[in-house]
Amino acid sequence: MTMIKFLTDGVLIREMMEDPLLSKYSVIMIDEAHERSISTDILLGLLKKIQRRRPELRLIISSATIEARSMSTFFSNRRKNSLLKPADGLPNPEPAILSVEGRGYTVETHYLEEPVSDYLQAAVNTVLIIHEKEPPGDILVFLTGQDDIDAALKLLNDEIQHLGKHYFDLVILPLYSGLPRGDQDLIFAPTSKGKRKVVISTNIAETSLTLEGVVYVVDSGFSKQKCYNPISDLESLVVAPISKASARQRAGRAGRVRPGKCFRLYTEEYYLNEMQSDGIPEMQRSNLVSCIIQLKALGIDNILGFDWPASPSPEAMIRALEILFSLGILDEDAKLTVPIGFQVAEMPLDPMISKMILSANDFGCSDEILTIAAFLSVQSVWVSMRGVKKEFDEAKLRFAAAEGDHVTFLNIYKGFHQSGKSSQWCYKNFLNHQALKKVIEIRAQLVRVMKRFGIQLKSCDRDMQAVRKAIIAGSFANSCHLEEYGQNGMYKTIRTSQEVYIHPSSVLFRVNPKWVVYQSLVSTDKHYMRNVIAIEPSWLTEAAPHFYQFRTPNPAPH
DNA sequence: GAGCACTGC
Repeated sequence: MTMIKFLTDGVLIREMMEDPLLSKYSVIMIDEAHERSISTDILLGLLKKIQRRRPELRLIISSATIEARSMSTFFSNRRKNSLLKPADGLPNPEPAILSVEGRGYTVETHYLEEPVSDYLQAAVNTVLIIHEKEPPGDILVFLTGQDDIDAALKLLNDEIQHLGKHYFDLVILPLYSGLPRGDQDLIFAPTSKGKRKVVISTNIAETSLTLEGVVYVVDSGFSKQKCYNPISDLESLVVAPISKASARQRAGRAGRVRPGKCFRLYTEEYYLNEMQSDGIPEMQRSNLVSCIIQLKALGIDNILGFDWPASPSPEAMIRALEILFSLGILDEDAKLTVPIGFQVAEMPLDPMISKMILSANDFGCSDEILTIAAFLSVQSVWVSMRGVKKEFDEAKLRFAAAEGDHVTFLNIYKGFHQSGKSSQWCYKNFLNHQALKKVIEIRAQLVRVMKRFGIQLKSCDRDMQAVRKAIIAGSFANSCHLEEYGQNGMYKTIRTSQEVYIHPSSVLFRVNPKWVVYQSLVSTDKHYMRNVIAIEPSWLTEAAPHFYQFRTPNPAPH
């Protein structure tokens, strides 16, 4: 009997840790390979390796037309390094390119005659023209982020007030992942007769969400993209031009129910001659810590020599190796350590968080740390409400701990349990019920992982110093010192003297303790530390003497 | 005074 299994590429990579040749599968199909996510790229590299040992394994790589040629090239040079010759009964090792017609309707593309400098205003104007000139059908507008979307919403509403009655038929809705669940659901609600829905969205509507009823797409030509600098080890989000592949994907969103139209807010000349055909693979825009640990767990020792579909820079690989070494996950020979390294590789979390969990028992607080790790794995437990800022801040203060965000999570968790996991209680406290239920779920899964490792759960009761020390065991590299004579709470990282600030969502925002450790950085207009705790500097040298003792101290401010 | 989008147990 043939079984068909549907899973994500990340899960398949995890299965390879048990069964490196994936011997129970005879055909593997990778969908959406053109999206070039990190796990897709790792998987492609691994499958190419497997094929050398298993020439009978059939691979089907499904990708947008634009990427098919490079995929084919990646898989066809495998014969150079292989002694295998095509044998009878085995598939031809040369990849074939098959073309499968999509189900979409045709989409007519329109370009601007002249480039514009203000794509927000251009988007708003385009929406109004579509509503005036085109037959019924919803409009989907692609912008870059929440700020853009809110600004466009306001512009559009102002224009409508001016233009009058005919334009009141427009139902304008924002869409981005940070939007509360209820507001997101509005997008899917059917519009009443005679109304036209206008959804102003981030990239979420490009691949993650599908909106039925869209006939017109307005494409700004931009999106926010992750970008990584291995020298400073900083990941940031920047507004950048999209690729042709992305532009085509966006246009395709107009042709799902009937022939549609796509209005690109750039010129045809720009599309043909200047736009990159593909985006930069995520692999080349990211911190590689998790990626490298997975390859190590699969027994791939020569990371620098691995045959990637798109090789990351040596600097990025070396940086990741350094971090893993400092955490005690890799040894001097860049092999996984026993047991920490192998255990961390098995945990589906950021290695710094995994390390924190595994160290927690030394401080007798694994119970608390598992809760914290679960909180760190969900987007945000707060319901953001821009309108009722004051009440929101007060709600937050009820849980805020002087130590910082991690300890605040423990307070929220306790309160949620005491309320009987009540959604009413969440509502009153501006907490996201869905997110908190997810926290409980993730925590239970982490408890099972710990059991498998034979690690007992221990609670430290009220000893928050123990909790903070366990956090440092994972995040010691993320330590920062407040610049005393600077203004507005500027910190500098100890490792690289980077200028950073506490994120306004942190309970330590404007509290500005002298020494802090952060969980992650988000870089937009500034580098913001998210999930921050206050520490004593001596705890750093205590936790990681190998990391701190030979480093030059932070230059004294003058 | 701020959050492109995903995934894993």
